[in-house]
This record gives sequence, C-alpha cells and structure tokens, in this order.
Amino acid sequence: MPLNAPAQKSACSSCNLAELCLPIGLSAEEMQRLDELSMQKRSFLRSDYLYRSGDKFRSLFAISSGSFKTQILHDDGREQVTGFQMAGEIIGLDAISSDIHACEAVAMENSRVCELPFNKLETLSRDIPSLQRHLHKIMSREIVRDQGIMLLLGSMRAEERLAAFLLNLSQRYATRGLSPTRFQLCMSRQEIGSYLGLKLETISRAFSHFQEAGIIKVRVRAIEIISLSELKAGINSSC
Amino acid sequence: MPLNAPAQKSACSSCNLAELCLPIGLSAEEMQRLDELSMQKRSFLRSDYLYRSGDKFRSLFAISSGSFKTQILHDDGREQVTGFQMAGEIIGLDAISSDIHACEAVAMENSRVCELPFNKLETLSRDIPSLQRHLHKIMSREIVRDQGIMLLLGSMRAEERLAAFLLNLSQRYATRGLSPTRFQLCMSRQEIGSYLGLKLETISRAFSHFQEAGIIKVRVRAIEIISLSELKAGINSSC
DNA sequence: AAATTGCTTTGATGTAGGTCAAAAAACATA
DNA sequence: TATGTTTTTTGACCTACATCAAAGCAATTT
Repeated sequence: MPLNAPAQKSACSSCNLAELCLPIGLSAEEMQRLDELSMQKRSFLRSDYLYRSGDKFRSLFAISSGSFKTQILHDDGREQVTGFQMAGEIIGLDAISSDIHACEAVAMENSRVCELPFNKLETLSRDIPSLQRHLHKIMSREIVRDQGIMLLLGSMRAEERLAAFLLNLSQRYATRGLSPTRFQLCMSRQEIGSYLGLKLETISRAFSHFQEAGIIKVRVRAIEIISLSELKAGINSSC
Repeated sequence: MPLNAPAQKSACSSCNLAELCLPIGLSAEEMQRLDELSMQKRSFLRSDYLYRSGDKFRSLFAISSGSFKTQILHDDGREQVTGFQMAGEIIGLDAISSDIHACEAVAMENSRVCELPFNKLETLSRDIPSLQRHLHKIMSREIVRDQGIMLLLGSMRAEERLAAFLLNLSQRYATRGLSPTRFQLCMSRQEIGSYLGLKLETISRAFSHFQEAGIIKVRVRAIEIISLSELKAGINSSC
C-alpha cells in the first residue's frame, strides 16, 4: 500500500465512468445502494503496486482514472504481462477462486481506483439482480478476452499480433471518447512484447515495418493510425 | 441437438461427482433445491456438438461423464482448441457476457452432461450464498486457467508446453480417482497442437523425445508417465 | 552542458519450430 | 484377410522470430 494513497469517499452515482463500469443498468436508487459499499478511492503513482501476487483477496478494484498492467510471475523469474487495464475496467477477478491474488497489478501512470469489498458486493448482488447479472457478465467478458489472447498467442504471427493489439487499444480509447487514431502508449516495447509473447526487438521492427508501409506513424510512444482498415486487413492476411 | 440425446431427470444429490462439481459446499437441503432446477441429463456421441458458436445462450453445462473440447473459429478458417473438459467441469461460461456462445463444444467421446438453465441458477444463487460464492469461484477459476495458458503460449518452448499439458491431465485424472501416470489420451496430436499453439509434427517429436529420455512411454494415445518429477523439471529447465 | 540512465532502433547471425513429403501404424469396413 | 482411411512418425529443409551487439535518442541529474 503506497504511502501516498489518501483514501476518500467516492460515489458511483456521480462518476462519469458509470456508463462503462460496474453500475451499468442500475437504477438511481440501486446505484445509491452501491455507493453505500463505502468504496474508497485511492491514488497510485506510476509503478506503485495495487496488489501483489500472494496478497489476500478482499476487494475488486474499479479503475477510476489512469491505467494498470497485470502480470504473472513465473517461478524461474520470467514474468508475463496478462493485460493492460484502463479507466472503467474491473481488476482482481482472478483472485476470487482461491482468495489469494494470482497475479500482480502495477500502475502504468498516476491512477485512481475504487475499492469494491467483495463480500459486500456479493451481498448486494443478491439483492439487486441487475447487479448480479452485470457482475457475471464482467467475469464472463474477462474469460472471452483471455480466450481471444490465447487465439492470438497460439495462431497469429508477430505483425498480426501487434495489429490486433493496436486495434484493441484504438477501440477502447474510442469507447472512452478519445481519439481512436492518435494516442500515447503508456507501456514500453518490452511490456508489449511480454503481453504478445514476443521480444521487444520484434515489436520495434513491426512498428517500423507498419510505418514504412504507411499504415501508422510512430514516434517512440506516440502513435497515429493512418489506415485502420489496412491494420484490420493485416490481422487476417496470412502474408 | 443430436437425435440420440434422450433427456432424463438427474439429481445432484445422488451424483458421484458432487464433490467436484457445482454442489461443492452445499448442505443436503440446498442440494435438493439445486435438483429442482429440473436439470436434464443428455447423452452425446463422439463428435456431437453440445453447442455451436453463435448459438443463443441459455444454460451452462456440467459434464457428467466423458469429455469435451471447446474451440474458437477464426474468420479465416483457422480454428483453435481453447480447452479440454472432463467430468465434473462446467462449460459455457464464455457465453454469459454476450448471451451468445463465443466458441463451440464438441464431445471427444460418448458423454453425458447436465443442463443448468442459467436464469434459474442465478435466481437460486441469490437465495443460497454458498452457491453464489461457488459460482463465482468457478468463473474465477476459468480466468486463472486461461491466464495460465496465456503464460504457456507466450513464454514456454514446445517441450515445456507438452510437459505442462501432460502434468495438467495427470493431476485432473488423479482428482477423479484415476491413475495419474497411466491414461489414454482422447485427443489427436493435431488437437493437442492446436491447444498448445504448435503443429502436430512438433507434438509427435516432443512425445518421441520424452520417450527416448525415458520420462514417459507412449504408444500412440496410451501414455505412461515414468517420472513425474522429470516431467515437472522439464517445465522450468530453459534447455 | 556534460554525464548518467533507460528506452528504442537497427543490423548480423542463430535456432526452434514450421513446412513438405513419404513411410509406417492404427483403425475401420467389407 | 484384404482394403481403404486416418493418424502418427520421421526425415530434410526452410523461415520467422530470437539472440547478440552496437549505436541512437530522450529524459533526468549534476
């Protein structure tokens, strides 16, 4: 728990992310009851840990602003990024199964999160069917996402993977009202590579190649997608 | 829905898989209420579909006997196996998020499943906290499993992947009271390869190599693990 | 402004696993 | 027992990506 994490009361009912986040589909009255979970908003600086592998599980976390990466640590020191999460997304779902966090979550930039004590969330979702259903959907969506990555890792070549990654980011930025074609990466080549099962040099070369082909413009971490359609085409092309 | 799938009433309370399956941790009385979901047991022949990609989602399925594979179909014809499921395991969780099945489930051998209508399951789990908790754990476990496969696909070499796969099977057979060291594979080299992100020839060579090294005995689909510890060691060895 | 530090890019070379092809088993059907 | 079909094994060769190495940049500190 970083020192610089002042807790403060927060309210879903007045959060501008409510459309994306846990309260989807709740009535005003139900949303107030969600507020009563007495969720706290905490701040994190870049590279602070939200939780570590092995930590006791108590809460899920809704990212309020900023972004996190989750990663698994292998016994032998290898580590692999399992996801990059942004505002409105819920993390910590993997810990429900064993009451212990199986991976760790690290802030990629200065960020804020709402803590959602899981016991209280379960109790409340017994009372509010639409919350129950939504919680199930969130968990199921994570399963679908993970299976998409399995497909990517198991059957796509390097440039297809990077294209899929960029399109996924693009789509998520769009959902948040940001530009789908111009954005700043908050992760290094190394982290992208870890996520995509590739080495950082391969990521760098793929970026350069996309740029030479006129599909994107890259200046280090600043990305501009020039042709979304060519990027999409790149995912299916077997060459 | 195959023609040869006579539906018949089944009861968790008298099922010998209850220890592994959905009813874990329920009292006798609670288990009876689960029986009232009026779940039906259906039979499937090898290569019958339990559900197909795109089907409307209505139910989860508990495998009562036999085994299934789940696979995603890529747009371009590529398909990838996302898992092999055996008795006591629950499938269909990926469909909750969108109410449409995202992948398809195919029987690997003659099998039986209990159908669990999801609406009823949700209703019941609002009444029975331990069922609610267990359902959450099952979903979370699937997330952890998928992330384990991401790690495997993203950072292990061919023989490490196959070793991990065999150990996983071994462990699951053991849980079911079967031999952890002698078993019959119910999937082809091709299917194993698809699951592990490798080609069938690579799987075949890895089997042969393990056999030459005296770690296992293979006769086509009959496997005997001679040294579980060497197999385990193989996962971490970088060579 | 110089120095330190941590990314990123690019090139040269190596290799694990893919691809192609053919033979050998296993299995199924008659 | 013969016969066709599918799966598995094995070999020879190829390629996409990894590895190794060096240089270029950007950000931070002194």
